[in-house]
Amino acid sequence: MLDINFIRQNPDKMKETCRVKNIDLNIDEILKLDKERRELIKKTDSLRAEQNKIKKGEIEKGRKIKTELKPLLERLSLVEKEYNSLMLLVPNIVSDDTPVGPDETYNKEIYRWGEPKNFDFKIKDHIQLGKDLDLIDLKQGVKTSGFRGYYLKNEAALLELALIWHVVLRMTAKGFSPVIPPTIIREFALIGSGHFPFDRNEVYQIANPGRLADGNKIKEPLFLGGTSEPSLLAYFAGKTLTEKELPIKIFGFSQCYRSEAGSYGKDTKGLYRLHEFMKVEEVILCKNDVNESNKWLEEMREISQEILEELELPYRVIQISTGDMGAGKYKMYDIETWMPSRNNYGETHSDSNMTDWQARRLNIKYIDEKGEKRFVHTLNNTVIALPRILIAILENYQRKDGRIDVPKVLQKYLGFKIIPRK
RNA sequence: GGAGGGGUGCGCCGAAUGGUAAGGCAGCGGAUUGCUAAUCCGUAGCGAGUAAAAUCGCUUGCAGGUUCGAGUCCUGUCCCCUCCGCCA
Repeated sequence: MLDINFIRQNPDKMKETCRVKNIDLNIDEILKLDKERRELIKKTDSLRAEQNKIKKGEIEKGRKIKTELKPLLERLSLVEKEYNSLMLLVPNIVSDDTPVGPDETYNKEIYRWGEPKNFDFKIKDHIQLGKDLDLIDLKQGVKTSGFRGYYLKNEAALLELALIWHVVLRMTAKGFSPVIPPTIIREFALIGSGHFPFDRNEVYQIANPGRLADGNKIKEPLFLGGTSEPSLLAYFAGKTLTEKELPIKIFGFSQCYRSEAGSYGKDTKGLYRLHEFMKVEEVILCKNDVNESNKWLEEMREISQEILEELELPYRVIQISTGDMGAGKYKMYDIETWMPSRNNYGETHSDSNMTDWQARRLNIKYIDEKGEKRFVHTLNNTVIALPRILIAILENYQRKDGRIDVPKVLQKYLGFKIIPRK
């Protein structure tokens, strides 16, 4: 969400933003509705003012005002409904240094670390390794859970837990507060984060709506979060913080659920694209100052890079182009980690500055030093996404003898250095 | 899951025969006095409006209905509490 005043004052900039972000939205229609809305408010407010002056017993006078007021209020409610739903689609503006282009081919690689290993034997992918070493059971996973179901077993399960515990300790040491947030969430949290209305199909809805005697469904639907971000942000919804409390640095650990409705036939094998997985996600709330939020964007990116470097996994950093970033994003990086079986880098991290776009939706404010209320800036970044990072570890650390080395930094949690342990 | 009670100005408490949301506490701002503080004044949010004000409107968990007028009456819904049942 953006300030309507900003849209009014910068219609051309907004149209251009929609264009470069591939968003089909009629800005003129919003401005038209805004104008009608304000005219109706003026009329209804003055009628209501008259209505409020009515004394006891002046029934006829009241009825006359009501006759005039009712159609205006009905029209206003219609206009506001339409206006509000369009306002939810208004994208955030983008940073000046964001590459402009319609799709991911315009993304820009800005950094690369580590050399993909040259194997002097025929490598296996994580699916084969998982089968051979009894680490991953996809067959039974599908039987139990359906398409994209999986079991992680033995050392793979331990490795996943070790990775989580490792990054939890790292993040805590860096001053982020750990949170285990709810994953069953209400609609407002997903509207607030910006996942709705854009990606509604990708989110699982749960809690069957109840039925009245007449058969109408009425109960409030609930959803399974695809990341802990909406849940972490919603913690602050409707709150007014003080500048002293900022920045707020937290990280959440949760199971994440994705319907992958738009991905049929894509990445159908292995652990790359799943309906449920565990992820550690960091969120920062800071002052309404783009220099400051951009600084945090870089800092979060560096934390992710540091963790990959500790794990000795080659990666590259991509700056995402306008056409490939979500509506709410101001600036965005992805990190891709080397996955030998793909003979390529695969996306493992996503780092975004949302400026005040989410804060407006969720009404998260703070009182600045001058005593004025302002919306915070929000940011989110992947600390580690499981089991995608497991793919990278299993494949990059595989040995000629079919076993797998454990990254040095994780050995202390596991108590063994090679999979299978013996 | 069953029975009952409740939700009042972004914090806590709390009043209002269907007649236009008192009051107190906390916090914040200011004044004054100075001994771990007291006293006094101001201060809800959102929207329309304005150069800024003034001013007007809306908001009693949320959505709708009845009415000239709803915190109050009606319907639905969300949440909290008590008891019973079930339960990791």
